[in-house]
Amino acid sequence: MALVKVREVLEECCEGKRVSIRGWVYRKREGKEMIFLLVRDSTAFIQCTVRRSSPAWNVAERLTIESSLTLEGVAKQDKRAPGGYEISVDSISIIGLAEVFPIAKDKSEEFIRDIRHLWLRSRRMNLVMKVRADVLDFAREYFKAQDFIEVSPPMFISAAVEGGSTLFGLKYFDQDLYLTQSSQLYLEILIYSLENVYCIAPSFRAEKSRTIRHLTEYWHIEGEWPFADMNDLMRFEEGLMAHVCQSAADKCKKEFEELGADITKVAQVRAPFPRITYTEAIEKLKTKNPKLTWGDDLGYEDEKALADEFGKPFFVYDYPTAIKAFYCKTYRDKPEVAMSVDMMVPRIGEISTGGAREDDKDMLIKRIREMGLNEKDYDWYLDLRRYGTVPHVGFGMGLERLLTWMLDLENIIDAIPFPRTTRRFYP
RNA sequence: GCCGCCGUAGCUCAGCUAGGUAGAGCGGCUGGCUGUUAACCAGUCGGUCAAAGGUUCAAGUCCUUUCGGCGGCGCCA
Repeated sequence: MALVKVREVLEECCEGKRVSIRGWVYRKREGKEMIFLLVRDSTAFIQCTVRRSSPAWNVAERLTIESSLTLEGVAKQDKRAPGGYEISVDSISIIGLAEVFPIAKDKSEEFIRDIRHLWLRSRRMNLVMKVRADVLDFAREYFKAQDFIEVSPPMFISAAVEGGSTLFGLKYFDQDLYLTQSSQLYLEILIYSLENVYCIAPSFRAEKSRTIRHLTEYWHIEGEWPFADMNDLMRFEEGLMAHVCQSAADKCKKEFEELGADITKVAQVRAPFPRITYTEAIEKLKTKNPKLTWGDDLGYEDEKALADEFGKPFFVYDYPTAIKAFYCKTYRDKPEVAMSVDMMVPRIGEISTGGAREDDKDMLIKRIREMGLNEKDYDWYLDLRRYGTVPHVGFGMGLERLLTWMLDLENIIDAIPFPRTTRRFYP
């Protein structure tokens, strides 16, 4: 007798055959002559029936919701069963008898979040996590196909990437260190050896943002490579996005369907993306937001207005230097404009930021001073410009923001199994 | 950092406007019924009304403070 996954039974692997499955009780309906069990494993749910005459009856009676078990029986098609297939059970062995499970049909957001460790068993979270794993695979596929090498940067860092305000500090033995906000500076080191590099790693931000698109710990897909310009960067990013979206539309159909996500939107993502400059964006937004003038950062409402107009991913590039980080390269003939680009998607806004990095040592020192930073903190970073400097570009994309958009999730916390927000860090 | 909303049974909520005996559904338990589909029917168990203080003859309800949670803005991916 074969030990099979529930999905295999539903896909007609074993019509009329005796099978064994392992899993957990999802629902139980008890009658005088028949007990209906809805059993789940990692792949799917299936209805299992136990008749009073079955030797498994006494064991089935004791079963509680979420008990783990192994059962044996004959798999068969049955129109009355949800899913179209069921198992007529003749043997059950309980592995772990569950106490009364706290999750019932009525559940609030707050309660679900309090018992995250149990809610992760839900079909919904099961599906999202599968798509997440696939999206990571698709992203790696694309990087590899473009001859990028995956590297492993540190999470403990001694100096800030961006301003210091959003860093999480921590005690490192007797010293003060931080958790990284981005692996960018470390990828910049590695391009001098490996050229095209990428990493997929957590980033930490101590922003007290209370929105459906912020996490304090999120997974960052970052790439960095030399001998490239802004056009190369945008072409790479839209290529990555198109590959991930089309692969998902092709290979995650069932998950999208069960999650009620709009797969058409994802299937339609194709390069090239619309590109507008920051200056053009300001022009476009003039009527909707008259207060907005050149030099202001685009607010979420501004980004949303643009995103609604495009209805699909697009780029905004060439931002004012003054609102960008010290490492952004500026145009030599227009120092007030920085070579920076954001990818935006509807509803979420920014899902990626990238740009050309300043490769001239003296310009970089000037920018560090202008931003009120201490150049001593960036000595190793300046070394990169001292020894064989090279024009280079890079970007960082928020994995959970990408998933939130792709799967139409109501809140970014569902794009990661153990979300960390300003108020949540349990379990 | 600024603004708004929420907190009553294990869970979802009503009760608060206009102060007067703590309520319902779900879940649990007991029984009934049923190829059931978030089953159904009857009975039953279940309460620090987030906490503290105040007003009052009387506070779940009105006032103050605190705690916890959610969301919006700003900032960001």
